[in-house]
Amino acid sequence: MTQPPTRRKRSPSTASTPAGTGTVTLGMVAKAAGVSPSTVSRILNGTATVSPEKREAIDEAIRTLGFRPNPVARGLAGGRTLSVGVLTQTINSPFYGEALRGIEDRLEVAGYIPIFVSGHWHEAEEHKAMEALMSRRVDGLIVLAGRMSNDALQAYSQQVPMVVVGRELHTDRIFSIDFDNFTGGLLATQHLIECGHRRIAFIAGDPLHKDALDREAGYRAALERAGIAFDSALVLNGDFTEAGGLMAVNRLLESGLAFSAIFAANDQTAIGAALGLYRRNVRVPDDVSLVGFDDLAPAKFSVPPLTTIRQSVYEIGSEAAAAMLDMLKGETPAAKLPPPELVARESTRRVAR
Amino acid sequence: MTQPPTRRKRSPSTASTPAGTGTVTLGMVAKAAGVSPSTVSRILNGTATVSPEKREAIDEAIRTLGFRPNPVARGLAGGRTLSVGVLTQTINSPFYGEALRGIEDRLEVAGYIPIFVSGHWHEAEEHKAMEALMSRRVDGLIVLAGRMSNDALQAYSQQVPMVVVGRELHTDRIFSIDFDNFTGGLLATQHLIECGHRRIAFIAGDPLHKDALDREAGYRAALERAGIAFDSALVLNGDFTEAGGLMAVNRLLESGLAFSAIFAANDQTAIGAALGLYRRNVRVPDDVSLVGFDDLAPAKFSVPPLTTIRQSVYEIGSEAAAAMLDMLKGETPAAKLPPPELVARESTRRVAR
DNA sequence: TTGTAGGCGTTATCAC
DNA sequence: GTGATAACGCCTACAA
Repeated sequence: MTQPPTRRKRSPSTASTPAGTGTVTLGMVAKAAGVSPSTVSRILNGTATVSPEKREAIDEAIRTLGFRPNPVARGLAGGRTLSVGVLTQTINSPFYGEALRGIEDRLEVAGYIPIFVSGHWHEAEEHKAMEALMSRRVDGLIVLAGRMSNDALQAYSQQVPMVVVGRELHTDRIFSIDFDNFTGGLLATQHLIECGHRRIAFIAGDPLHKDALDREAGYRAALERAGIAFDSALVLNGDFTEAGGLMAVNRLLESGLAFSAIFAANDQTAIGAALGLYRRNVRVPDDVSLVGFDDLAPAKFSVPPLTTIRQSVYEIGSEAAAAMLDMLKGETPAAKLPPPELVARESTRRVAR
Repeated sequence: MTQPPTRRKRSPSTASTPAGTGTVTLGMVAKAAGVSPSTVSRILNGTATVSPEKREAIDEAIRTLGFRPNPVARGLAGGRTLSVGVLTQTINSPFYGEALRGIEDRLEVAGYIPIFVSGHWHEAEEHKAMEALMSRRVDGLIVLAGRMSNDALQAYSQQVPMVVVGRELHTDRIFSIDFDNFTGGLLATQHLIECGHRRIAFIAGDPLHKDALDREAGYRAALERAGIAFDSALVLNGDFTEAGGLMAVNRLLESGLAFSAIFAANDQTAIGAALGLYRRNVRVPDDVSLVGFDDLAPAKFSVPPLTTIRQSVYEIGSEAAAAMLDMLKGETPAAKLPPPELVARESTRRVAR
């Protein structure tokens, strides 16, 4: 059924025989255009100026032969592979998946290809993944959060340009993309306060994750500005997962504490919390208002649709990729993310004071 | 802030100078072990048997030098890149994302790396993506559904081994992984019938997708076996998305037709349908029972948790990868998927007849 | 069993 | 501006 994997056999003849298989090489283009391979390479990379006539002839040859440069050979010869490594945590995470799409789209138009590897929030795995990327000679690295130490990241950044997302790490070799999680947390909480809520619980995210901390800071700031006393008993541990949200809400309910609203550190947590409330016959939003964070796809179709903070995860990805492309060109990157924004849906409701 | 992307400079000296940068080459290993480069290559690839002493010396040299073969050079020289291309549709799809994880995990242990590209259900994009993969010299191709014609796929399969998922396409160069969607559709519908439902609506999936058709066939077969007349008015168009499910349910409700249960062609559709029902104050499962298909992560945490058909999407991915590895070894692949299984949660309920 | 000598397709260096 | 020529790091006939 199958055949051995060899597919291109070594031909003993000279390199640039146009008669060969389907592979069109740069050398063949050169021969067809009547120039040297170097000249072809030059126009391909814009390394030097070439005379209009030759340029014309080469363009034509490329077109008629259907030549496509071989990235593998390029990688060997020039040290550039036109690929950038992306260290993500779970390839199928609703959050990071969205960012990956942004990265992919943005890199593609520049002719770069992303190589995704997963760390699964596990330091050893992240190292393995990074090694795989480095041995693949990626031209750059985009790191989405993770557990690896800053020192380790900086070490890698000595070898290739690096963009990091969701971590506190700025150096002259590392460009950092930051979303304004603090303001997001502030907006979410303020929305609940404006709705008349005063007893607002918060289900935190992964405490090792900077985003989670910033969101919590926003929550506390909003309470303070409204003159509402902070009650640490209303802050529950979470881990950015649905299961974590569900368990947190169970603990909250069992505590017997009064509360009329919950701000969850991300949508997944909120969705888990919604299920927990449903199970105990607490209605959303009639009995308890609920706010999430991220505005991922599921938020729009949850029952009820979730009020949340929109942060354009897709754009975070595409901006990270854009920054990487800038660095690759030797330019100083500059990312501009849209500010966080409240999306009011049906999981929150105004209450009488 | 940034530096130009060049990082490995061409040294005018001979290739194998151990004094150079951090890059350890095969040649350096050879020199250190006192053998020729070919011998090192041989033990690396198991191409031939070498004397135990040399083997020992080489292993040692590899270890002390920390040598890691360069996949790029390997790709150029040997035609193998130790990478397999994966044509998916959307990198962040909850369904395919799960499969990607299976692929990634399975390939990793074999030293292969997946390169994911997205086609977005768009034939032209799929072709572009395929070209990108081919120019990258991937050793194999895993295709997850898509719009590209079978002929086009077969053409690619002439160049590299191929595994396809979710399509009707078997040739001697293509290995096809199939999940038993028919039985899944049957089980879902039979569950509703056993609960006492007789007016069961079906929200179909993408009609261009084989899985969708098989599931519908299962639905019809179950009705027939139970002696329930098929009513085409109870079959709604859908497209495997939440929005599609929502719109379908709206049409169903507006039609005024009697029904007490809905079988949706996938979980996403079911979740959209659940929202549509909620919006019109139709309660699940009290007024209408609802069944999905796939048992993706969101199903477990929807409100109410969704009764669905479990198909292990992760395993579909890992089996596809395993099959690819078999083909790469020149062996005949054999995939064994677990059978579909009903997962009864809280969105279905028994009714009085 | 082991070494030698190309060659993979492209880029970079250095003369012209 | 343009063309030889030598790498890049590895693999694989071929010879020994």
